[in-house]
Amino acid sequence: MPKLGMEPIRRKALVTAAIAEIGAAGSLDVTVSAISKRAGMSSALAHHYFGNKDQIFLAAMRHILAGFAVEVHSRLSVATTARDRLSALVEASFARSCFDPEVISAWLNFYVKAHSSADAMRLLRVYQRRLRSNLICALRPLSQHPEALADGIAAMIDGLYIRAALGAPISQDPVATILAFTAPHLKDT
Amino acid sequence: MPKLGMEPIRRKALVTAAIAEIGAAGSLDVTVSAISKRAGMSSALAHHYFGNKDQIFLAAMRHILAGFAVEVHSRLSVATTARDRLSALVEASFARSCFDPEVISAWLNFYVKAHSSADAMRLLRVYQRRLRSNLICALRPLSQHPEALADGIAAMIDGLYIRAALGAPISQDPVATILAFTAPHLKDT
DNA sequence: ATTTTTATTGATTGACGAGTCAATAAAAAA
DNA sequence: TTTTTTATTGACTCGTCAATCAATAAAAAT
Repeated sequence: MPKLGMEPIRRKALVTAAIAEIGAAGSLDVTVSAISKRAGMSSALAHHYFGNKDQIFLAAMRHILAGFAVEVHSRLSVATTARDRLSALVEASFARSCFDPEVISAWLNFYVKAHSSADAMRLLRVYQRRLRSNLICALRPLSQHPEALADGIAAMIDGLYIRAALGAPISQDPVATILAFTAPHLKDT
Repeated sequence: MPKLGMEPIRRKALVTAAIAEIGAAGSLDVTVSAISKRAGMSSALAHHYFGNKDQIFLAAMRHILAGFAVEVHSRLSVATTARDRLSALVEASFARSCFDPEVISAWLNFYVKAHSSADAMRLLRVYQRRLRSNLICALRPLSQHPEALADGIAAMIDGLYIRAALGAPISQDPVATILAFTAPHLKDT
């Protein structure tokens, strides 16, 4: 009873199932069968559409990265001042869709995966470069050394992500933490 | 030709081999055979001394944590002012022995492992609590809100570790980055 | 109407790897 | 000197899992 045009539906189902499964397991040690089962199909079909497990992971990673990009753009588009743009970037990183426990866990695992997968590394570099250049751009009117500031902020974002991933008790809103740390370094104009 | 008293020697060899192997693979996806081979013994012997793979990982993690503790204490013992103690804590995190690529990679992988292993999580919490309380202690004379500052600094340490783990081009000395970020928040006495 | 294309799965293969075990050997204790 | 304890390994078992494949079925194209 095959309906046509299933490919995009199946792909999306597999991607979200993969993220959920990775989140539940807390690692990439997840079987294609488990992912497929959660997505409501046989593992053979998952292989049919994705070829192999790594491609599923990569697609999941792309999905998360794309979700982040959406959060960034939607906030950036309504920001007027440089300070607004900075806030927008930090807030996007901790937006609900990015800061969901499942997503955080998957994100962290992809970070590690990048160590042993050139494809994953490439994807990550794209994200890193984009975030960095966005930060520098927002910081340029606010600082003499936008690069150094941007690197520190990016590190804090990643660091707070890790803590969240570990379920560490978050003392405060991470956004507030980062902005408070950054504030004294900005020109007061 | 068994010489007696091999146990501690074998254990240490396995632990360092495990860290090396994890560093080389960039993941915990490492076989006991590979670890044992690198350590110069059969996999059966590794099982004999450690019981199972997880215990090897845990021991490796403990080894890294202990190495970090040594760096901390050696620096803390010669620090006189509060500012010195703060620098000591940050510098210890990036000491040669802690900032070795192999160690960074292993460290990051243990971080992820903690997600799915209660034992690993316990170890990590010990480290986190210790670092946090050390930081707060050093910051108390320097700030009204030592907790918030400590959390930010801890996050930056982790974040810069991640970037190092990914081999991201490090623009500056991470220690300098953190201290520069922190400086404006400290009492100027 | 038959052929092709798309969707789908159960069953199978093949590899790999953790953990066990029996066997061997040498030191130490009895 | 016999026995026990410690060290050590090669061979084996058992499970798991990624990936393949043959088979089935329905839509679309011819």
